[in-house]
Amino acid sequence: MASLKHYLNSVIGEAMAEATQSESCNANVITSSKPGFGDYQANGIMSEAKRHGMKPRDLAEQVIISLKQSLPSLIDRLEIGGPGFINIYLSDKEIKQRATRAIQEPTLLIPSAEVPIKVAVDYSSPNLAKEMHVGHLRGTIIGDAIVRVLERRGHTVIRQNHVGDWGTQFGMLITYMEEAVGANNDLPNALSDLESFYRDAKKRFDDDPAFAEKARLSVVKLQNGDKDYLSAWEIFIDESLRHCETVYEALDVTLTRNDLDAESRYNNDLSVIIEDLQGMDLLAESKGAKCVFLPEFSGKDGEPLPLIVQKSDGGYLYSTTDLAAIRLRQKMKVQRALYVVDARQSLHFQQVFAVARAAGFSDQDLSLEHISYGTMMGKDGRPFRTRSGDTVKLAELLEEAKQRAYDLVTKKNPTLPDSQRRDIAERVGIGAVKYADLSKNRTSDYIFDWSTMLSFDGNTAPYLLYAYARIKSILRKAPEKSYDAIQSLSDPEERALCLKMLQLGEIIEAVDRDCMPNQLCNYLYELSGLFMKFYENCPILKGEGSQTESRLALCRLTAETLQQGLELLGITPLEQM
RNA sequence: GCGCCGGUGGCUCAGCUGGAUAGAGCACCAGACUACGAAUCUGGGGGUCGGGAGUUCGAAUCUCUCCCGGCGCGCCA
Repeated sequence: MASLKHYLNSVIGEAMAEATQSESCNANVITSSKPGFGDYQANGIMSEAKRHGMKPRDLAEQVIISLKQSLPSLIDRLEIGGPGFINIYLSDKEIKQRATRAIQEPTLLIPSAEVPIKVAVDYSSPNLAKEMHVGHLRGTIIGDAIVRVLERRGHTVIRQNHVGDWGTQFGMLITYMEEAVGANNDLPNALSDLESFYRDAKKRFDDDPAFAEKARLSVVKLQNGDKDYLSAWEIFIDESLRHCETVYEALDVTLTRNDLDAESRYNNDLSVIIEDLQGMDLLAESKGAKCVFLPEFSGKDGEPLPLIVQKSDGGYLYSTTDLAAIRLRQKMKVQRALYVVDARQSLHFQQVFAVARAAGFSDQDLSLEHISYGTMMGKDGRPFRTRSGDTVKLAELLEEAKQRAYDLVTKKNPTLPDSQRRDIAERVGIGAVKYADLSKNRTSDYIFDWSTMLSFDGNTAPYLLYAYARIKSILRKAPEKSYDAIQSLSDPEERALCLKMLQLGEIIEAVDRDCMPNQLCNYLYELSGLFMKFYENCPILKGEGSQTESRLALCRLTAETLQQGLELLGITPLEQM
């Protein structure tokens, strides 16, 4: 079952093509801007009429006449509005049928992609030398939501957690680890606070030249594959990954060890990349470093801007690894490579993508997309930090979310058993943090504010979760029956709610295309609002026989739609709260 | 200097490929519970969509220009 919008676009587009005697026309169908303008409106008449030298209203009229000859059962009637809009009114009967089918087969709510493809999504990507902090929150959450949507659409998705596990700092850490652990041999404890471990190591490195020298040597040994150093490194990485996994689990993020695409994986490819660039005559030496200069990039004072791929000391860079990674995607026949990374790196990705193209590491069949996002700010509008100005650890932020939610739940529902309140608080707290982030347009910076995200009013996780819990409460009270048919849409609230649910699919199509999860959030918020209105205006359990059954079916479908939507965002709804 | 992102009611944000009187929530004012869960709902006031010019039948949306803010721009990742 194609989405309503998709279907209407093709039906009306074809009628327009016939009327204008052209190959194809864009009907440009959108959901109507006002209730008085029908359920959907076709905006394409005006521009296509102009293109074919017709009067818009004449074209609209012809299109309607031609459609009426075999009117699709979905459409009840068509009207011309304003300068030449076609307002589309859908048939109640068809809405009921489609909704009923969706209740019986919930997967129908979201149509699969017509052409499934192979997509690689790079997201989260923490640096394993340190602990995850708030800077990793957005990418991790947004990336995970995108991945869930793409998979649900039937694409083959390869998650890629491009963790930083290689480079000079690991020499320092391993050297320090040997020292620190040598004494008491209690590694997990020594690494329990990665942040202070890193700080202490850095201090040793800065203060003691002998230590620094040893650290530098260990990097070389590591890169040459020295067994002892390698196993020490593995132990450190393993421990650090465990930290990440704790956070992923708390966040309910789908990343696992199987999704690692670590920097170290490309260690042996880096020199090859340089050789290849050299072979293609793309490499230039500038101030001792090996660079690629492309004419479309210029820096300060209009000077050519290089992408440095090898430092003057022979070391490789992030850019080198990225090029190697792109080349691997190409070999894996990935068709879309998404990089869910902070917006500040947009120039970096522009350059890397351009060089990859120029060098033939990627061809036109591989779409390279930087899915950028803005910075998380505090209430003062400056980057989010602790009062003392430190970066906030992600684990601590999530603990605070749970605690705040717990206080709230306790206030609202003091009689619930404590264990249940804890459980609810965890879902609400984490859900609130995730939803606050996902519901904003990812491209702009956003202000992290506890009171807004934990509010029960407005476009927040608690509001959606409450709507879901409310429905579940009704369904628990209803006599046990299946309730799988929508029989009546006589009240406008019923109809509006029902139609809205049939539109989940077209929203998911858009998220697949644009990677903007906030569109799904907006949709779910509107859906919940429509449910609340329906709930206030239409008695469900108190109604009469068949009406009650139909309304309970509507409730079931609403719960199903909300659940599917929330789960795609990585939020699991609660039966009770 | 060049480039990227942003500037929408007091605050936080929507506004999908340009479309018909710019939408929410908070805050403010006024209402609705002996309850299908009020963690909700109903109504009200409040906006030169940063300024200007242009393209168009039609611009918050596209183009140009200026102003303001954030970020990036050679050996960090």
